[in-house]
Amino acid sequence: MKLGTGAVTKRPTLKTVAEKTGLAVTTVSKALNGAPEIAAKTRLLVENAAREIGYVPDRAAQRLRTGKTNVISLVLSPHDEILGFSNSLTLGLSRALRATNYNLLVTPSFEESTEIKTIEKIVRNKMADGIIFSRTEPFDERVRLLIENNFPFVCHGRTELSSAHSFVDFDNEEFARLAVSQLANKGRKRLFAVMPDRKFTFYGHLKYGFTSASADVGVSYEVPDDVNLDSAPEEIYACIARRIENDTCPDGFVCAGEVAAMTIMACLSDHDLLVGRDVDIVAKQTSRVFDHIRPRVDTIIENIAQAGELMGNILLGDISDPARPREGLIQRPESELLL
Amino acid sequence: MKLGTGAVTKRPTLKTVAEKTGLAVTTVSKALNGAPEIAAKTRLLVENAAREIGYVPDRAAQRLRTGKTNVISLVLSPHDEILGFSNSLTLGLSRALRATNYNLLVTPSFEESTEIKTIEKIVRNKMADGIIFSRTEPFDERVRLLIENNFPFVCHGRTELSSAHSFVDFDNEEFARLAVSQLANKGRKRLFAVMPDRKFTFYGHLKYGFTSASADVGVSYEVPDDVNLDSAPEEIYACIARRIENDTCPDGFVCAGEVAAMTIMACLSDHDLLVGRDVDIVAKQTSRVFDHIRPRVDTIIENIAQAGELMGNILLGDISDPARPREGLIQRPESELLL
DNA sequence: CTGTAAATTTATAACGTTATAAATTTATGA
DNA sequence: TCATAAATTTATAACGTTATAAATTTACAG
Repeated sequence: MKLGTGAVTKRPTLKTVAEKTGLAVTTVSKALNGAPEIAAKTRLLVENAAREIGYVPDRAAQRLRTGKTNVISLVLSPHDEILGFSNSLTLGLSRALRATNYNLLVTPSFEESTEIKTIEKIVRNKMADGIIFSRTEPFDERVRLLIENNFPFVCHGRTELSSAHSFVDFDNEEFARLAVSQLANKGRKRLFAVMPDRKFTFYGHLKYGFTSASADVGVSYEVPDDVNLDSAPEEIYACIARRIENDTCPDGFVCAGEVAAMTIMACLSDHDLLVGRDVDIVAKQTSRVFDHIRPRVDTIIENIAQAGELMGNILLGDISDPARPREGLIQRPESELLL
Repeated sequence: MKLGTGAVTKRPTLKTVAEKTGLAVTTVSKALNGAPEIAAKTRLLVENAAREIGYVPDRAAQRLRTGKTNVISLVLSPHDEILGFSNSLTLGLSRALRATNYNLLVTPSFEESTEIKTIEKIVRNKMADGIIFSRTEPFDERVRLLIENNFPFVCHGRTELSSAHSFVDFDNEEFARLAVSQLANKGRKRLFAVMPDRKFTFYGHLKYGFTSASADVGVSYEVPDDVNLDSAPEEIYACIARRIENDTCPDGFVCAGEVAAMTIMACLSDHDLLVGRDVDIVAKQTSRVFDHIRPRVDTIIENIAQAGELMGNILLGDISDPARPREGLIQRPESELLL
C-alpha cells in the first residue's frame, strides 16, 4: 500500500508475507512474534520481507483471536473539571501509551448515574484491556465492580475498601496543611475552604488536613456545606458575596479547584477586596492558568499529567502481569507559594 | 455473563442465541441486523432471546468481517491549546457519537512533524472509519493525504485546495471585524492583534478582517511578527512589556486566543495599566474562563463544543454515504461585548 | 550409514461475524 | 393435487490472526 500516490493497494497480511518468502503463514506469524523455535535466518528473512512490503498486523484479527483489545479506556465523569483535569490526564496517559501499541479510548458518561453502566458495558463487551477513572469514593461501586470482575483498572483517588487495588492519589491532606500554614504565616485568622463534594474520598483527606492544621496553628476554620467544587460558579460567587455583605467574610481561602478559586477572586475583586491586603488565597493548581492571573495567589500544584502517566504505566503493568500485587501511589504536592 | 455477582460466565455469541432459539447462526445474525427476508415472528423470537441472555455483538469480529471499525479518531496537535480547545472538541464529538455505536479514539501527536505519520498510520492500518483534526493550513498535507486515499475526515478550518472536503470553520474574519469595531467604538486608535502562526488558514482570515476593518474605521493597526498564539506565554509577556517600556504600547488589543489574552492582561496589570481605562481588549473566548477574570474584557465566543458536535455529525454522514458531496460549514461568532 | 532426538516448519482449527449461494418451507394458481 | 413462485431459513466460506498438534528437516551418536 503506497500512500501519497493516490494508488491504494490492498493491505498486506501474513499471507502476503508468506507468499513472498515462500514460508507458511504460521511460520511468518511466529517469526514476527519472536517465537523461540524459529531459526534465526528465517526470522531475519521474514522481518525483512514484512518491513519491505509494509506489513502491519490487523488489530481486529488479533483482537478476535487473542481477546486482547490493546485499548485503554478513560472514563470521564460529566463533572471532570473543564480546566485542565481531563486534558492533563489524557496527555499524561498518552505519554504512557506512546511507546506501546495501546490506544486510548475516551468514554465520557453524560450523567453521573450512568457511569457505572458505561463501565459495565466496557467490561461485559471487553471493549478495553483496562480502565482509568477519577473522582473515587470511599466505597466506590465502580471499584467494586471491576475488582469482582477481575478487570484491570487504576483510579484517581483512594477507596476504603478492603481489597487492594491500583490507584494514584494526591496527598490532599498535605495540600491542606501546607495551605493552612501559608495562610497562618500571612496572619490570616478566619479560614474558609472550598472542598469537593462530601461523597468523594478526597473530601475526607482535605477536610482532615484543613481542620487539624487549622486547630494546630490556632485559627478558626470553616467548611461551608452549601457549596463545593462541583457547584456552579454562580453559586460559589453568591456564597462569597453573601459573606462579604454580611460582614462575615473569611480572611483566608483554601481552594481545592481552579475554577472555584477564580470565582472567589472575581467576587472579591467585584467587592473591592484585595487579595494580599484584605484576604489571602491558596489554590490548588492543575494547569498554568494562575500564571496569567492577577493578583497572584499562592498555589500548590497537583500534577495531573504526571498522575495520568503514572496511572497509565501502572495499568500497563497490571495488564501484563495480572497476578502482581496491586498497590497505590500518592503524589506529593509541589508548592508554588509566594514569599 | 452476570455482573455484580462475581461470577463470570462466557460472553454470549450469535451461536449462543442460535442454540437457545433453535435457529441457525446466520438467521440470528440477519434477524438482529434487520434483514428484510426474515419473518416478523422469527425476528421477535431472536430479539427476545438476545435481550434475555444479554447478547452484544463482538466488535472485533464485526470489524474483521466487515472492515468497519466503528471508531472515530481525534488527532490532536501538540499545540492544541490546553484551555478548552481539545477538551471542548472532545466533548462535542462525544455528544455527536453518543447515540451511535462509534467510539472515540484520541491520538495525540507529540511533535508537529509526526502528525502526518500518525494520520498515515490510521489510514494504512484502517484504525478508524474517520478522522477529525484541527489547525488546518491552506495546502494542508493531511487533507491532501486523506483526499487521495478517499478516507473520511472533517477538519477544523478551511483549505485552499481545489477538491471540496468537509470542514467546520469559525468566521474569523467576522470575529476580527467585530473586535475592531468594538475597540474603535471605545475610542481606541492604535490596535494590535495577536494572531495565529502564519501557516494556518485562519491567520489569513483574521488578518484580512483585522486590517481591512481597521482601515475602514480609520485606526492604526499592527500584527506583530515575533509573537503568535503558539508563542510561549513568556514571549508574549515580554513582547508587550517591551512595548510598554518603549512607550509604544497599543491602546487596543485583539486577541484570538484565551491564554494570550490572559498573558497580555497580566502584563498590563503588572505595569499598572488598566483595562477599560488605559487600554481595551477583545478576546476570543472558547471556554468560560473569562467569566471569572477581572477586570472584565470584551469577548467574542467561538463555540468549540458545538464545532465538535457539528464535525462529528458531518463525519458520520460522510462515512455512511461516501458519495455525498462534501461541504463546509462556517460558525458565526457569538459576541459577548460589554456596553 | 542408520536410527533417534532435536530443531524447525507446517497444517488444522478456531475466535465471532456476515455475504453469498443454496436449500428448504410456505403460498399461490391452475 | 401438483407445479411453480415467493418467502424464509440454512450451509458454506471468508475476514486475519494464533494456539495446538502434526509433519518434516537437520543434527548427532553409534
